[in-house]
Amino acid sequence: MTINQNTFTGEYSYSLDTKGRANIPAKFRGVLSAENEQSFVITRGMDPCVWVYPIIVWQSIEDELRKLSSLSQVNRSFVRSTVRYASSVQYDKQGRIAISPNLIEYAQLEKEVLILGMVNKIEIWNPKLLDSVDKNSQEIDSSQFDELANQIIL
Amino acid sequence: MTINQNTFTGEYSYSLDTKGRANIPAKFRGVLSAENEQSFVITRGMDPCVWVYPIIVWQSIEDELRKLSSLSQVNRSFVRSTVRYASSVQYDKQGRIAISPNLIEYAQLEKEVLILGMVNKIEIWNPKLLDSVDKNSQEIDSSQFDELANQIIL
DNA sequence: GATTATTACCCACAACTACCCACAATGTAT
DNA sequence: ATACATTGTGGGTAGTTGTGGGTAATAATC
Repeated sequence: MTINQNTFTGEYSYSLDTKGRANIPAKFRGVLSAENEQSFVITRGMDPCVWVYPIIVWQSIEDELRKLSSLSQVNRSFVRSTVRYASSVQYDKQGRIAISPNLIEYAQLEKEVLILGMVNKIEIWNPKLLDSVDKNSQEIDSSQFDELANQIIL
Repeated sequence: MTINQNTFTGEYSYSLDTKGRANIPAKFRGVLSAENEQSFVITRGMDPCVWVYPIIVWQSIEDELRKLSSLSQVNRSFVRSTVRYASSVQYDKQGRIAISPNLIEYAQLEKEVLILGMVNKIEIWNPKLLDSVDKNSQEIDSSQFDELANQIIL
């Protein structure tokens, strides 16, 4: 199947084991291009969740960051906050990645986690948090939300 | 080629087997262009039904989503809701696709299902639900049709 | 340097999925 | 009317996937 590479969709209800490992859904591993060498960059999400990027995709983000001028205070702290918690991981023979205690705490992950495809990246959530956060942001900006839907959904 | 490719019309009353598989009508498979490689993307519809897109069509939606910056909260929430329940499936040698329990529950599908051509996508319905939802649309008043008239010519 | 903690690598297994074969019903051609 | 191909439906099997845990290598601490 020649689906878009490095593109993730769908929701998976998986579990975090006692060692803090989470499985990457087989479908996600399948579309990860070979040049990534089974590796991702994981970091804090802007929402209370963990973001998981294919390294290739992450590198292009780094390139963008490089272009931002360090003259601006906002730019400096933005660069700092995006890069600060990022580290690369390779999944093991069973297809799992280890999530650092730091990130587990930030996303308040417990045994049951929700893994979401987000097109160019993957999100790992505590299901309870996702419910409240997502419902909230849809309601606050419902007009912008509808506008996007009109433009994009076929 | 006599008919537009990737264009679906007509209605079919098929059945969901015990494994949650539904047949894609032969006519639909016939007009699915080769580049799709017998694959669709299935997801939640806006109505309580399942939407089935040819992969090619879905990819154009993905491409639009990819352009949205994750710095904006509405964007994140929109991408999440659009992609969350979407997954790609290839039909088997008998022409069937597997529908996930998640989607079956959402569309309240039972053994007997209605498969509808919807021009650029396919809908799968519980016949009972379609009746009640469509009854409401019969009551669309003429002003709403006037608005539509600006967008489409029949 | 010895001991403990942490990480990476490997094996095991149950549950699930994809793949294949079979068959009846329907449609088509001879 | 008969033979043949196609289509929709059911089910069995082998391989894959998610999950738990064990062991060796590495790092950290005293």
